[in-house]
Amino acid sequence: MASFKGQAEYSVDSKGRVAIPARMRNALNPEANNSFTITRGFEQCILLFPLDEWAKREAEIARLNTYRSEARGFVRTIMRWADEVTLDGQGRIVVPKSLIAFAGLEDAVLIIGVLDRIEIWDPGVFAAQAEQEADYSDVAERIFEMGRDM
Amino acid sequence: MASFKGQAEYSVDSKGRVAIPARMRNALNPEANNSFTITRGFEQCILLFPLDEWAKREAEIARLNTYRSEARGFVRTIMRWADEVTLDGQGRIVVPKSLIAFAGLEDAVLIIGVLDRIEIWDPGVFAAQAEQEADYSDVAERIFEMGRDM
DNA sequence: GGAATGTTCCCCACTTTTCCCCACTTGGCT
DNA sequence: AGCCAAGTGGGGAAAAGTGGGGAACATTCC
Repeated sequence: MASFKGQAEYSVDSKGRVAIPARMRNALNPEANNSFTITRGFEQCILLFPLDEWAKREAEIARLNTYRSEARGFVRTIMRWADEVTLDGQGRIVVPKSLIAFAGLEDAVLIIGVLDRIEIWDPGVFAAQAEQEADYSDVAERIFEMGRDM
Repeated sequence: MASFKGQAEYSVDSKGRVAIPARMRNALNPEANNSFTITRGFEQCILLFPLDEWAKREAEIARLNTYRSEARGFVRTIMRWADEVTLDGQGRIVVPKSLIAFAGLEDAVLIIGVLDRIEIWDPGVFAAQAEQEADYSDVAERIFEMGRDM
C-alpha cells in the first residue's frame, strides 16, 4: 500500500489545477498508473485514492445489495462525487468543479498525506474544523484504549 | 463491469435528447454496442443500463417465480417502462416521452454514474430526494459498521 | 389512394471546455 | 555560479456539448 505522509500548502490555478507534492507522487505504485479516484470525504474535504487502492474499495461497494433503498442511496452518493483524474506532465491534477465548490477551495489548498489517501482542504475550512475537534491527546487516549484500531 | 462514476448537469433539448458524458461513454464495453436499456428507477429517476449489463439483469428477472403475484407485478412494472436507446453521432440518446414525464424532466438534467448504471434526474427532484436521506456518514457507519475509513 | 401531418434519424454548424505542450520562476545542491 | 527538480501560469489544438435543418418513414384524415 502507498503510504502518504506530510503536508504542503499549494495553489489552485484558474483552471482548477492542483499540483501533487513530488514526495507523494513518488509514493505511488506503478499500478496506479499516475491516476487517482478523486471524491469527497465525510468532512468538507477532497480525497484522492491511487487507482489501485480505489479498486479495492469499489469492489466492496459493488457488493452492497442495491435492492435495499438505504444502500442504494449510499452507493449513489459515493459514486456521484467520484471521478478519475490523471497527473499531467507537470504532476498536477484537475479538480472537478463540483468538488472545488464542495470543499470551498479558492486560491490556496492544504494537501495532507494520510496513509492510503491524500486529502485536499481549503486552509480556512481546515483551521475551523481542527478547532472544533477535541484535544489531540485526549482523542489519542480514547482511540488507543479500544486497543485494536489504528 | 462498466463502473460509471461522477456527475454532470446537462440539458434536454426540444427533441428530448440528452447527451451522455464522454467519461461515461468511454467506460462502455464494446459489447454494449453503444446502446442502453432505459427504464425507470425505484426513485423518481431514469436508469440506463448498457446492453450487456442489462442482459444479466434480465436473466435474473426471468428467474423470478411468476406464480407469486408480487413478483408478477414487479416484473411487469420493470418491463413496461423499459426501452432500448442508442447513442447518436454526438453521443446523445433520445429519452422516451413517458420517461421524461415520469422523471419530471424539464430543461436541465442531473446525470449520475452509479457503478453499473447511469441515472438521470431532474435537478429539483434530486435535491428534494437527497434532503430526505439520512446523513451520509451515519449511513456509512451503519453499512460498514465502522466510522473511521474514508 | 393520396395529401397533410408528425416523428425519427442523420448530418452539419457553433460554442465551450478540456487537454497537452511550452515557458518562467524559485530554491536546493554540487 | 550553474544546474536540476519542483511548482506556477498560460496559449492553442482538439474534443465535448448544444441546437437546428432536412430527408426518410410512418400515421391520420380526407
